[in-house]
Parts: sequence; C-alpha cells; structure tokens
Amino acid sequence: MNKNIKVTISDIAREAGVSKMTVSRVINDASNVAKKTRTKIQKLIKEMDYQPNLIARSLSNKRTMTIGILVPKREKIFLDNYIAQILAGVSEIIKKHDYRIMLFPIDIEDDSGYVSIVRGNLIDGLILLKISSDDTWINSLAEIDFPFVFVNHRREDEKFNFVDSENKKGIKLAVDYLYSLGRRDFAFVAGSMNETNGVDRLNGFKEALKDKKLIFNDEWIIKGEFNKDIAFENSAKLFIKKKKPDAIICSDDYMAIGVIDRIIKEGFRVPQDFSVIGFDDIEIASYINPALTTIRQPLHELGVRAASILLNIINKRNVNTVHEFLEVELIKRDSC
Amino acid sequence: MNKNIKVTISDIAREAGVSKMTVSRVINDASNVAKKTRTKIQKLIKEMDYQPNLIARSLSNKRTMTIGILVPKREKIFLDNYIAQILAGVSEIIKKHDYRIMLFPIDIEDDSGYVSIVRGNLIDGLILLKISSDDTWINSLAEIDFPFVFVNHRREDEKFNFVDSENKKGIKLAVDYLYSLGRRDFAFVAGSMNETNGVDRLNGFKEALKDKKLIFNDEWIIKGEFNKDIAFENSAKLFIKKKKPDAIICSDDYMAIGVIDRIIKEGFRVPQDFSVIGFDDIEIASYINPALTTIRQPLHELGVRAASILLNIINKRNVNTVHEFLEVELIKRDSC
DNA sequence: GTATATAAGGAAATCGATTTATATGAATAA
DNA sequence: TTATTCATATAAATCGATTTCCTTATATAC
Repeated sequence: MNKNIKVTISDIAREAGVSKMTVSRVINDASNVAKKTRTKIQKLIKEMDYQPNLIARSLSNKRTMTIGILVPKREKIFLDNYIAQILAGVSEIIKKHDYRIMLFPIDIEDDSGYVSIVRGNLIDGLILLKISSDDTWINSLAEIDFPFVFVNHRREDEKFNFVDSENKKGIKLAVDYLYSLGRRDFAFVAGSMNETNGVDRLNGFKEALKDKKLIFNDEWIIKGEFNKDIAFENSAKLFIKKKKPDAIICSDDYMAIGVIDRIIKEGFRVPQDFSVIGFDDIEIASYINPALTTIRQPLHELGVRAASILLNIINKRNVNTVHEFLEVELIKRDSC
Repeated sequence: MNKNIKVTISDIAREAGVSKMTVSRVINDASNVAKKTRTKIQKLIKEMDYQPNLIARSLSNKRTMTIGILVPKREKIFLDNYIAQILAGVSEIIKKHDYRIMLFPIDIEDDSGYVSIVRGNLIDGLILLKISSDDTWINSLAEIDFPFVFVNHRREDEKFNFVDSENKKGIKLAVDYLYSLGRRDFAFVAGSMNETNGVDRLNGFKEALKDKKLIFNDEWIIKGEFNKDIAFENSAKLFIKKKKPDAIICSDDYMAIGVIDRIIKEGFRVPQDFSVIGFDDIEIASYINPALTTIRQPLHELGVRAASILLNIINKRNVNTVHEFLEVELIKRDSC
C-alpha cells in the first residue's frame, strides 16, 4: 500500500470501466452522467482516495483559482497591521469563492518578480497594495488585459480599477474636529508624495484650511514618508520656532506615533500642548498612551470590496471600470 | 499586435528553426546548446516577449516552487503581529531560492481546505503556524511523505520537523528576573493547553517555582486561551481575595495586555502593585503604557529557520528529522 | 411513423512545458 | 585506423486533467 503513488483520473476511469471524460464529469458535477454511473464513480473516488491534480486542471482550463497580492516590503516587517487588516478582508471573500491567495512581498525597486508570475499564468488576478504612482509595469498589466485592482491607490483612468478611502474627507473631519476643540494653528505631517494617499491627504488638508479660512503656514507642512521614524525626525522642526502649531494632523497612525514621541522628547504634552491625530486606525492606535485619535479607514472592508470587484472582473460579471471610495470615520480617543 | 495571444515555447522553436527541447535548454540554462544557437534563441525570446507558462512547467517537472503556509484564522484579524513577523522571516528565505508563498488562512474546525491543496500538488511543502496538538490530518501528511515543518509547535516524534523557542527557559528567565526584583508571589496566566506552547510555558513556570523553592498556589494559575479579552476576564479572580500575587507572568503579550487592563480596572498600578511580564515581544509591546517587559521569541528567525529546513527537505539535502529550539531573551521595559 | 431533441458517454486533441531516449558529426584516444 | 567520447540537437512520450467533437440510444414532438 504505497501512498506515494498518486491515483489519477485514468486509474479511476479504468477501475470504473468508463472513460476519463465521464470521471471528469462526476468530479465537476456536470450533467450527462447516469445516476448509477455517478454513484459508482463517487464510491471509487472515495475508496481509492483520489484527489484531482490541480496543476493539471489549471493547465487545461486556464484558470488557477488563485489571486495574487502584491505587498510592498518595507523595512524588516513587510506585514504591518494596515496590510494585515486588508488581507483579512480579501481572504474572507475569496475563500467563499474557492479561490486561493498567493502573497508576493516585493521590493519597491525590483519589479522583475511579479512579471513572471503574472505572465507565467500562475494567478487569475492581482490585488495591489500601496503601490507608488510611478510604477512603469502597471501599464503593461492593463495592456494584456490582466485583471487587477488597486487598493488605496486612486488612479482616475478608465483602464484601472481601484478601491480607495475618502482621504480628503477624512482630513476634513480631522480639521473640523480640532477646530471644534478650539485649535487654530494646524500643522500637517505628510506621507509619501509618490502615493495618491499621501497627495490626497495633503490636498484635503489645504482645502480644509481654506474652508475654515485659516492661515496656511508652509513651514508647518512636513514632508516625508509613511514611516514612524522619519516622522519623528522630520517633525522636530515644528518645535524650534517660538510660534508653534497647536494641532498636528498626520498622514497615518505610525507617523502620528512618531510625532507623539517627538513631542514627548521635546518636553511637551499630548493633548495639552498639542493635539495629534492620525489616519487608518491600526491596531496599535488604541494601545498607545495617549490613545490615538484617528480617522478610521475601513481596512477590512477595503479588502472585501477589492476582492469582490476582482472576482467580478475575472468572471466577466462586470464590464465597467470600478472607482470606489469608501467612507472614513473619526475615532475620538485621547490625543486631541 | 494582439498582446493576448500568448507566445509559447513552440512559437519560439518554430521561429528559431530548432526543437522545443533546445529552447527549453536555453530557458533552463542547461548545457548542450551551441553558443550561437543559444544567442539566437535568447534574442527571439526577448523580441517575441516570451514567458514560460509556469503551470505547464509544474505539471511536467512536478514541482511548483511554491510553499504553503497554514495560518490559523481567529477572530477578525487572522494576521496578528506574531504571525506577521514569522511570515517576514519565511518570505526572506524562500524568495532567495525562487520559491513563492501561498497563504492558507484556515478555520480551526474546518480541515477540508488544505487537504485538497496538498494532495492537489499545488505546493511543494508546508509551514504550519500555531497548530493545536490534536489535529488528526497531520498524520496523513506524514504518511504520504509530504514535506512540512511546524513552527512553535513541539512534537517530539521522529516523523515531524519543528522549530520552536525555548519556552521553558523563557519563563524561567521571567521568574528569575522578577525574583531578583524582590517578587515572591507569582501568578501565571496560561494560554491554550491545546498548544505545546501553552503547556510548555506553564510547565516552565512550575519548574521555575520549584527551583526557587517558592510556594505553588493553584488558585494563581489562570487557564484560558492565547487571547487578550479572555485573559482580561479570567484574570479578574486574582484580585478578589485578600492575599494577592505581586507578579503575574503571562503566556503571551496579548494576554499580558489584557491582564494590565484588568489591573488598571481594579484600581491598581503596574508595576508598583503588580509586575506583569509577557511572552513574544510583539510590536505593540513597546508601545503600550507601561511598556511591556517580555520574553522575546526570535519570531523572524523562527520563520527563517523553518523555511530553510523546509527547503532542505524538499530538495533532499537533509535526511534527519530536525527538532530545533531557538534562544529567547528577556526584554526589560516598564511593567516590572 | 418519422423527425428531432435529449441524455449518456466516449475518443482524441489540447494545455505548454519537461523528460527520456536517440541520432549525428566532430574530436579524441588507443 | 578504429573505437570511444563529447557536444549538439531532435522526436516522441509524458505530466493529468479538460475541451471539443462525436456516437448511440431513447424519449418526445409533430
């Protein structure tokens, strides 16, 4: 009884005295098989412990039932909580439809890996997380009509599907809230200008100030990356001049944490001296001290929607390009 | 110029006026191809933008260059930071060897999904994270000689490979440290007894008390799950009696956070009234207030080792079963 | 009673690579 | 000079399913 010799469809067909085609019909629950035949084959499949070779199936029917997820690999930990939450949403949907997830952590510079995977017919579709705007290869994906969806990356182009959050609105919520608390001197710690996220949030900030007829102080716009340590470094200059802001809006939660560290280091207090507000509502946000007030992105839902849209495209249930913006929400905690 | 008609190896062979075999040799960098022929074929591959179909390749050579990772799906977020760190380590190694990662979030009850994947020849090997001890199907994996490695799951059996941390030693480090701080009344908040992690840490605790000749108080052993909320609930009874412990060792960091929440809720202070110590050193540990003293598991390294061992098994570079224990380390912060 | 669906099933081609076995001419060894 | 090796290359089989295209018998419609 050598368990290592795999039973194939031919073995079942031979034992059952039918053609492979008939066995295939039974496996795939297709019609044109008599009840009696079907039962006999099903029994044999169990007895002989047959399991279809999924690779062979994929080669033949040209679908792998696998979707790829491109995850940017930054620093040591490529899966921060932001990405984990989106992944959870994606996973929830695709599992329902019997798809699988293939994970591709990619270095930002190195774009060679994913190409061979897409072109190598290994996946049926792709979800792209946190892609910077200037990636050259994305156009080639669209050219070959490969199904893919951006998450949190606005790309207003008929060729591209995306699910994004209402970034501008989120920042406006933040400004309104801080304004209602009596704050009038706003600083903004911006994320990468290579991500639409970063750009949109900064623009939202500028618009919100204009709406409120507040002075826009260019020195209080700190540019940088979506990165705690960089935010910690760059935000230092907010505290050297005599005139300081009283509210600091950050482009994401990790950055807000960096800014709070900086504030503490400079000997000030949050929220007494400075209100700080983040964006995303990652897991840590509620754990830190003071607990972080933030704009919650529906990360899980973002994943859910992206997966649903992708499956629609793959299964041709959708013809139109999808540009979707999900609602954000102000989460009040202790940092304002 | 229809980009959707894929170029195959046959197309290249025809254009080059050679057999498919020769093209295959060029693709795989094999010998027995004249330099001139090789150059000509390489040129054609570029010109015609040929990319091998990886599914076809897998069917033929019976390797998918993909390893699967079984991740338990608990609550809403299946990827907590603990798992993310391990994954980062795994990813680092397998990418170097041109393997890919397929992620399988599984519900603890439902064991049907992974079987078809393993048996369906979709992956070359499997890494199992946080598997409970009583899974029935694992034996069937061993029976068919499928390569797999446990992470953080001790299974002292010649059939199984694993990489684990020195759990007992970690708890002993914790006890020693707390003892050196003058603590003498130890409580232990245990994780699931279905995971060897949980069992080993509890046993480590008992042994450490014995070593130190401290009284073992059964009421101060709180059993539960590796879960913050459950720890919060169950640890309540540590604080109702007059005689309370002065040090609380927790089976993981999330639990420690739950216990600290409980302590605060009961109106006590950490570390003044109670020293609390966790296990793992997840990302949040350093962010909370007070920053959590904990036993660091080399999570990233755990992933690195698991991947290396698995690749060795897959490529038959290793005959012996591997049972590996990695060093843990005391990280002193503010909760003790 | 004949024409036409419909159900049941099979044979061969196919998916796109690799593996295996074989052939040929040139270089080297005996 | 003959035998052997080596480099180069090919044809055919193979991997294990599905797809496509038939065939046959039976049921239904007209």
